[in-house]
Amino acid sequence: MAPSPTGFLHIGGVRTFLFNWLFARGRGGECLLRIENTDTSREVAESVEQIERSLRWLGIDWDGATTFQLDRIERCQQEAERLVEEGAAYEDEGAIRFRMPNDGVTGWDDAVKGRIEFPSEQLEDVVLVRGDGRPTYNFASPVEDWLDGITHVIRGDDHVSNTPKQILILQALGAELPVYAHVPNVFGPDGRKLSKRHGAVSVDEFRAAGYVAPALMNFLALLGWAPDGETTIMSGGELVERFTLEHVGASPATFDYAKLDWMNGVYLRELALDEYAESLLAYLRELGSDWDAQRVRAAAPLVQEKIARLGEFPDFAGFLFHDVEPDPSLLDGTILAAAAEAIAGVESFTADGIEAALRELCDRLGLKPRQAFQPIRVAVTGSKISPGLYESLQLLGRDESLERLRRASGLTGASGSSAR
RNA sequence: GGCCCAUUCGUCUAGUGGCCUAGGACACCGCCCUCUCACGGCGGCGGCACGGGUUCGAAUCCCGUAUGGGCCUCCA
Repeated sequence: MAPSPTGFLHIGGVRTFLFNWLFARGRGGECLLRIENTDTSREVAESVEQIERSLRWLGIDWDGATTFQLDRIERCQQEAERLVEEGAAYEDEGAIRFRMPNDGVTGWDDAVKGRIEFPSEQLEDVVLVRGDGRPTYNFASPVEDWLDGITHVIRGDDHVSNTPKQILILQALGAELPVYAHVPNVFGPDGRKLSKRHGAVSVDEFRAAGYVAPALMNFLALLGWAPDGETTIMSGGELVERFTLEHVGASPATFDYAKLDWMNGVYLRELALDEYAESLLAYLRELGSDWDAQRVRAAAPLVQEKIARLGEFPDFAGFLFHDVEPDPSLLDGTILAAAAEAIAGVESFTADGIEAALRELCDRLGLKPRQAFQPIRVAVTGSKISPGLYESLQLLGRDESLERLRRASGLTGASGSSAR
């Protein structure tokens, strides 16, 4: 991976690394994390930490310590000099260039795209080592592949045209060739490279929006790969077990945020209630929330089936933690006053008891539940959309519920009723 | 401009010459369930880019066209 100056780990790069990981883990191989750095600044060190943290959060690991391209600068220089001595490269204004063949073709059997060949005449004599002694990417990368004993290079297909150069360099070096698999990149809905303006693009952003790691991994794996066309929900273990390069598609995939939301909802609903509650709590804490833990846990069952992202919780259930400002035009003084009376008279203040009281209220007023409940819902939750009303009232408690009902009732004016 | 790659419902895909009057999922629409929303259930809409071949037979093979993408840096 290339370190990004902002420290953000782009989701497209994550997906490519995920394919490497799935492939390696599924065949008992090793998976290395190499940073293709061009400098050794502090920013690089920080962005590497960021990359590692994001990867670990997602559930992706790697073997051994993270390595850096620049660590092999001396070895690269030695190899370049050797190539000059052997006539495979030559000096050019302080730099060292590789001598490309004049005729024939250079090709390989790509594990994703099939046979690819480039006419050698298309290949420029690439710079191996710059005038200042630093190796270029196209030299350092194959040298590292060779030194690390890489058997499979799985990378974005923007590297396709670099591959013949690297193959030729590897051959000149006397190295064995790895298998190359070029996976198509991920696009945004407009067919352009996925970027900020399409929505979240970094792992941190998805995390902050309330997506859970297994869902994100599942979704990413299905972007350009499918085991059979039927199965969609798969755990990391199943992914590892079923992943094959043969089933990676050769054409680019579009990132579908709606499908990610659906999938995240599936994962969220599958969690056991206590797991869900703890995830929700941990998520809110990460956001800097100080909402009462016990109440968050108590609210968990009211929202688990209703929200697809943890990030929806504050808007959806925030009324349980702070006061609300209902829209007066959606209120009805008569109904609210009656509701307050009914609530006040409930013997056991439970969802069931509240339901019974409110249903009785509907009968008395000659209203259907959906008609009578809307003003109540708005008065108590501040919104027309909310968790179940009875459960919400119970959690809020009798006193607070009455307080909100009465205050909202006052908002409707002295005349009392003005339902629209 | 040159070279390389890609092209199945709006999206992710299954499909590797007959099982395809092209299957699944998301999205969308309708109905049911229902205190709102959501979940769930049922149903619907919707696709092999186009044109030539090859073959008894093509979404699947070949050629061309179109469209999209990538690379052409002493960037990675």
